[in-house]
Amino acid sequence: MPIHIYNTATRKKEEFVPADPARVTLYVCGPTVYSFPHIGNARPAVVFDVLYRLLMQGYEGVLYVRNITDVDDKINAAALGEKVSIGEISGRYTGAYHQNMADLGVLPPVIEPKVTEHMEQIIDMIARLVTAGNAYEAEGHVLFHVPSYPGYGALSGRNLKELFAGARVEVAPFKRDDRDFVLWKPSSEDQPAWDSPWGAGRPGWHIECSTMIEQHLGETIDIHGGGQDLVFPHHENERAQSTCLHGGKLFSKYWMHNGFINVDREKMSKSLGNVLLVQDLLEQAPGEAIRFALLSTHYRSPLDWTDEVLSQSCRNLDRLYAVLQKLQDVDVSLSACDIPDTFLDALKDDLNTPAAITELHSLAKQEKTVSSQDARAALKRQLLAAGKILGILQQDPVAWFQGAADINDAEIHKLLEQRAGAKRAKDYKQADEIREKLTNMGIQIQDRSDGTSSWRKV
RNA sequence: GGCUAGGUGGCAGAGUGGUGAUGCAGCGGCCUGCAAAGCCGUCAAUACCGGUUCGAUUCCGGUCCUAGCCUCCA
Repeated sequence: MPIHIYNTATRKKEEFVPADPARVTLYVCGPTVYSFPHIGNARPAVVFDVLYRLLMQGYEGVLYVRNITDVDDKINAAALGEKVSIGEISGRYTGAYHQNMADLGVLPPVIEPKVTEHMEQIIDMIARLVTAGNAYEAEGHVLFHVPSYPGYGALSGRNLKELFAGARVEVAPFKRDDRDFVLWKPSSEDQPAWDSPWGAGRPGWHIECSTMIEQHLGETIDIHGGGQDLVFPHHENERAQSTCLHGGKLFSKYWMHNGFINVDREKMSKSLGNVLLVQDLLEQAPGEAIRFALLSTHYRSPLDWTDEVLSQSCRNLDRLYAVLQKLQDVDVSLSACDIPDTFLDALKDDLNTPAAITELHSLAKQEKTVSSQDARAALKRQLLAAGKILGILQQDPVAWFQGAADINDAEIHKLLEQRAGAKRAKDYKQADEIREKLTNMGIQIQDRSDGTSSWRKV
């Protein structure tokens, strides 16, 4: 079964056919590094990470580029506020992003370009747009002239008239058209600046992505991804710039956009004070559970984040890891053909991760009925191979339940032994006291029928 | 106001023109010294109103509701 993906540009599910199967190109808009990553930053990273893993399953070469926007007025504001350089701000939050994404099991992209490393090419691209007649200089700014591109609005489903009528913002007087947007803007003394033919300044937001895509992936790419809010104006503008420069050549074959995350039914925003940082959620639950929660809803649907969603994800993973623990006696080595077709088909259907998770549960259920060692090994291979595509279930089940390198290990075992002794002596009062004590330590005892016990953290 | 997406059991969440998955929670049972875990069983939903159809949750129209974008927010 071929991969089908929903293309924002056509509003339809389409069969995915890459331009070159040996070199599939995927570009996803990465973070602007001006603060710690929140759960909304994590969603596209995780969603497109699964897409990346799925593509690697079917194609030899997948060139995945996710940028870091390290030039932005929000970074400038943060730097001014702290009286440090913009490099210090962007460096700090790039590091936090890398750390958090690793905690969520997100693979690094093949290339992670930064705006500051592409200033020369950005300036060159703007100059080419001016030469081509699609952009003009005005009072130290360079602006893209929207009416110069008749296809403008096609991606986001807006026509030029509507945009004109809908203009509610005060328009800079030097704009030839209300909809024209900035490619380059002049910097004041306290703002970072690069030399350009139009004076010292800095690039606008949209041109950065166009430049990095051209530089690293070429004129036409297979898939362009990002959050739903980026459709307009960011991606519309990228598309206008790149298409104009490349003689009308298709910019991206497919556009994919993930939905937003709400927090307790409300939009997550700084003004509401309900922004959930990834680092704070990691205090609440393992990264794998956060990842699972992000994948438990289809990527295009809005996701309402609550404590309940997170704890249900933990319990789902508990269940799956419990099955893997039962299969611990069989050794397996994985190969791609171990991924069950039903599971793969779910993902190939526009990344239907909830349906894929259902297949995982269905596999887990089979553990109760298979008996031969061969069948158990096959089942374990299927579970692990499928889990790997979703980026879950890859750790040792014991590590999942008990946490890594527990310093209290010796004490726990001592208490367990004392309790076992008390049970043998039928001193249930003492046995229950010890169990109570362990419970208070966050340890849950699981008795086996043979009189021994295991434990897990709760 | 314009554009877009969506409204499925207590919660989460797929799918489908022909008796509505899956997980969590609940309930009953087995197991247990008692629990927990596990196992077996079980309750429970397609916003509303029309239309097309032998048949609609699914397709079409309307109503109501929700979310997003139109403001350099993932």
